[in-house]
Amino acid sequence: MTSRAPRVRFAPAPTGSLHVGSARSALFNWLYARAVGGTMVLRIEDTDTERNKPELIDGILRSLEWLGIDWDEGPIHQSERFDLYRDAAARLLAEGRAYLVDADDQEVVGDRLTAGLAVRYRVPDEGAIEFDDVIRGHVRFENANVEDPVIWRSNGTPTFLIANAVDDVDLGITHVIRGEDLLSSTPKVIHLRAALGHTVLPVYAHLPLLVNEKRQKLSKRRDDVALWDYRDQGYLPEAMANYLALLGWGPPDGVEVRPMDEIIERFRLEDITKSAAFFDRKKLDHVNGEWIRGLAVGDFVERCGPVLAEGPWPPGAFDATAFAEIAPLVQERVTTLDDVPGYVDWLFLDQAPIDDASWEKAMVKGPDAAGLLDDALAAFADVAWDAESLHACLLALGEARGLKLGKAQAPVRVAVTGRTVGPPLFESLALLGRERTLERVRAARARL
RNA sequence: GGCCCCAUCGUCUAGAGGCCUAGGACACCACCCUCUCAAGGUGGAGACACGGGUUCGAAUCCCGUUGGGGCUGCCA
Repeated sequence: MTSRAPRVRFAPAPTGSLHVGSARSALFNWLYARAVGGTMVLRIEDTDTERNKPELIDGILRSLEWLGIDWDEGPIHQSERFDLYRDAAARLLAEGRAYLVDADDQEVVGDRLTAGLAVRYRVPDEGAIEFDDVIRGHVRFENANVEDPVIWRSNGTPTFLIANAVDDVDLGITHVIRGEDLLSSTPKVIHLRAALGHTVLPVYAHLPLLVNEKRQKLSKRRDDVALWDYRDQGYLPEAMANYLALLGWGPPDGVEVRPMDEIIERFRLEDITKSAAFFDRKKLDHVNGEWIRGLAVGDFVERCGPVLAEGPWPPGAFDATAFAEIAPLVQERVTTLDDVPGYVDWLFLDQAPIDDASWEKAMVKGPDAAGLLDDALAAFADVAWDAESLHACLLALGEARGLKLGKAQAPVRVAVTGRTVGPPLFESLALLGRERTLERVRAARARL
């Protein structure tokens, strides 16, 4: 083992909240580092002082933590390292490898950084840059096709290109794992590294892009890209990370939904796919549902805390004990945490909510709603109040009218819970209690 | 337009010349289970973009075409 210990870096720019595509890049860097015992460096690319929003950095860090991604070094802020980039840019300029340009992009004579003037690195006319990308294979850019990159802005700040070239070397980065959208900037950075005296290249791995249904790169403008939004919509961090890992990579044994440590064990950079991957909400839902069902009940209850805290019931109406009892039945039915309140709201509301479509279906179009409710009212008055007895009771009421239980339970379900869909009815009634149940059945009967 | 990247079911992918009458997963359809809805079970439909090569043999290698995407900013 004479090779360098791998060092990777995730380098977000603080211009917005963490983007799912960026989160995926971070995840792949992290997976690689953890898989090979390497070092994960977090670097904040805040070279553009005009667009950079420092207040967003904390959110980005917390997003990574939420996903379960940690880092060994950093965050290193490029905004605190301008001296390094300034020295590099000044040196290239002094050596004649870069030149000054004015606001109209016209070359200006001079060999030192000058206020109000930007600096472009002069890419040679001849030759080409070639490198082997772990994912793409051999890539070659003719110098004639590479434009002279701006490395220093006229406002006295560096661009990411020079910062990249300097920092990747300075931080000893051995593997550059990032989105394919950065592929065409790679030859520029390689030129800069070489001009600064560093000819040994890091291993490059350009990840396939995440795209929308029209197969365009996921964009802040038109797509749901904020990682935070997924958290707010009730996706579990484990499910999100698990799903993200599946975009551009797949475990050799085909088992897709699994703990991250198992993914780390199987992750190999060279197994990453080349083509863009569609961010499929449907599959995310499936993965999330699997993760939710796999939670220990107590854990599930705990994670429901936030959505339950703002449920559609009066403040103080929430009953943690009652919820804990019905939680197992809810857990196996929801796909996101956000679905939970809709399954239990009737338990905490004073009266049954009324879902018009459900009412129409069970009370208007369904058979014998009035008769069934009357029968239930009478029978519920003194039936033993437990799920089993209630089940037998309603089954008998239905049979008396020639109805199967499926039909017979519908009016009661809607009367009590407001909807045709919900947790198992008899357990629900048992939990609600005789008085509240009778009250709701009476109210529904009166409303018919 | 120029440069670069990509191309297996609708989607995510397996496949690294014969194991492929192309496998799995999501979604979809049917059936089973069933107090609703889910979950679960069983089955089904569904793809190697096209054209040339190379080879005894190609989804797999090469070339071209077509299609899609990225970049083309004193953003990253």
